[in-house]
Amino acid sequence: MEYTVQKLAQLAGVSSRTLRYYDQIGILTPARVNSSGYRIYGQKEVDRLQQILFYRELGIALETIKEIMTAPSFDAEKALNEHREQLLKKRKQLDLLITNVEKTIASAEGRMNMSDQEKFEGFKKKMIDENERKYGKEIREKYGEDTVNQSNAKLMNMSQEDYEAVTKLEAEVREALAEAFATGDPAGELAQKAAELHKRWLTYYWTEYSKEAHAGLAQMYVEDERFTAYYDKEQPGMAAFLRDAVHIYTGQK
Amino acid sequence: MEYTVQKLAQLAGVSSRTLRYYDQIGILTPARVNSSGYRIYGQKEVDRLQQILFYRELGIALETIKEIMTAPSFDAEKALNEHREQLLKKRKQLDLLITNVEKTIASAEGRMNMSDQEKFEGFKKKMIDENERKYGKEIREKYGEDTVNQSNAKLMNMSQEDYEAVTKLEAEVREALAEAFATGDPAGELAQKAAELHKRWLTYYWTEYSKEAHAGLAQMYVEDERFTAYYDKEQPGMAAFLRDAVHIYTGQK
DNA sequence: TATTGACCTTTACGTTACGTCAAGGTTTAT
DNA sequence: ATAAACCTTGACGTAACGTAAAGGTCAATA
Repeated sequence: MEYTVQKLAQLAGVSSRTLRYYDQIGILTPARVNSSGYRIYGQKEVDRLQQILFYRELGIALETIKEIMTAPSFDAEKALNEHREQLLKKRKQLDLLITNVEKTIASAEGRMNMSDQEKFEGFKKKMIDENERKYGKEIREKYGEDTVNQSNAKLMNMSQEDYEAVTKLEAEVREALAEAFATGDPAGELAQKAAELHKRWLTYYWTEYSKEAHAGLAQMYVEDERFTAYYDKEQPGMAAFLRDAVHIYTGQK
Repeated sequence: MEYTVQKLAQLAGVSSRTLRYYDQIGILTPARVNSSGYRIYGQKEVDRLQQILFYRELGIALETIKEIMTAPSFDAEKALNEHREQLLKKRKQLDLLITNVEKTIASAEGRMNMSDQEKFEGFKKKMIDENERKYGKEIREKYGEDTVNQSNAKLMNMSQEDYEAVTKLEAEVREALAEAFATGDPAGELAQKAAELHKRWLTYYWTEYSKEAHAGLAQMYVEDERFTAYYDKEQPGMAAFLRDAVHIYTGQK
């Protein structure tokens, strides 16, 4: 079956302008152009457009889609399976939002209380996801190996006094964190105090402190299972809670 | 709890630029501005931002959101219930897309066949939904009452001959439609023939024919249950099928 | 106390993915 | 043959920010 711009647009539920734009940026060129300059699309283009729309639905920029699809390693079938997974993820996220709105209704009716944190559950998830994809590896490379090594180096040179102080601080962090965790609010006073203690503890290990690095490390606590295991030992979710508290404390994205 | 731009942005998962922009367009102004010009947000603003994000999630333009929320008739609780419904709709639509991708995988593996129509199931739905919200009423007003009245007037003046011809055409339309419906492809030859017959039948009733009006009427077949009942009598889904066929035939959105 | 670094401000230009004319050629139907 | 409904290529407009520049503010540190 062959389609003109408008027919294909109608079929796919997009505008003809969109198809012309896609031709312009070279992401979807017609099978051929007839003698009077009309764009004619064939079966291959129909399938390609479908693929493009799947990617678009997931919020991926057209430029990126183009790169993905023109890469020699592109595997259409594999892509479809990824689409499926991403769509399922998206549905989970939507479910979070629905839970959120239901909680908000209940809270408006006075049937329950909601922290400010909870009010944005489901919105945020998306951003964190993107951040993880974008920066996850980078953060690890930047703040992971390097600072861990530095930490060790510094630890070697610590005096007995320092060592005792740092051990005591560590206990205080854990204690404050457990107390804060019970409140459930990483923006609360207790959690912010825990974040501050965590910072003071950190400065014993780091040669220099920056909010950015602090936030990066907190993110790593959730991403790297060795850290997660350490913090979640007593209470599952503690690592994530600490990360949230630190991110608010540092005000860092 | 009071928040500076960055803190609120962090809380809600948006950028500080976004908050400044929202202030600029007057959709979310801070509770107050401190002595050095810093924006300070309070509880009311947190809740308002949450509402805005719900609307935004549903793809509504900020300008429209602003109009909705500043209208004197705005009822926050009612809005939340609508959000819930819209989000549930969105989930249904997502399920359609997931079904689509699964079908596509199956078809790529040769386990089943898919029509071009089916390949865009779930993408299109969104547009139709928007069209309905935007133009549904307008179409009904434009092509509904008016053309129905005109039709009646013309019918009154029909000759016996014309009447017989139109009755025969009506039977042909139904026959062609039933045949086409069995193929399941509204873009196919049979369906397009049915659409053409439908047009010829229409011209007996209408003083003037236009593709736009034809497409509008077809849309009404699905929206107005009196029409839907008539066409779906023999086969449920027939009205929608006819609409699709006519929309492709007329190439109209 | 001075400095530094992370905040905050406004101004302003850039970007993405199209929507929307405008001006003109082509195809189809009456 | 004339009109209606296609198609084409510009080209400018728009929404919702991102991003960079230039400069004040504030808390912590040397």
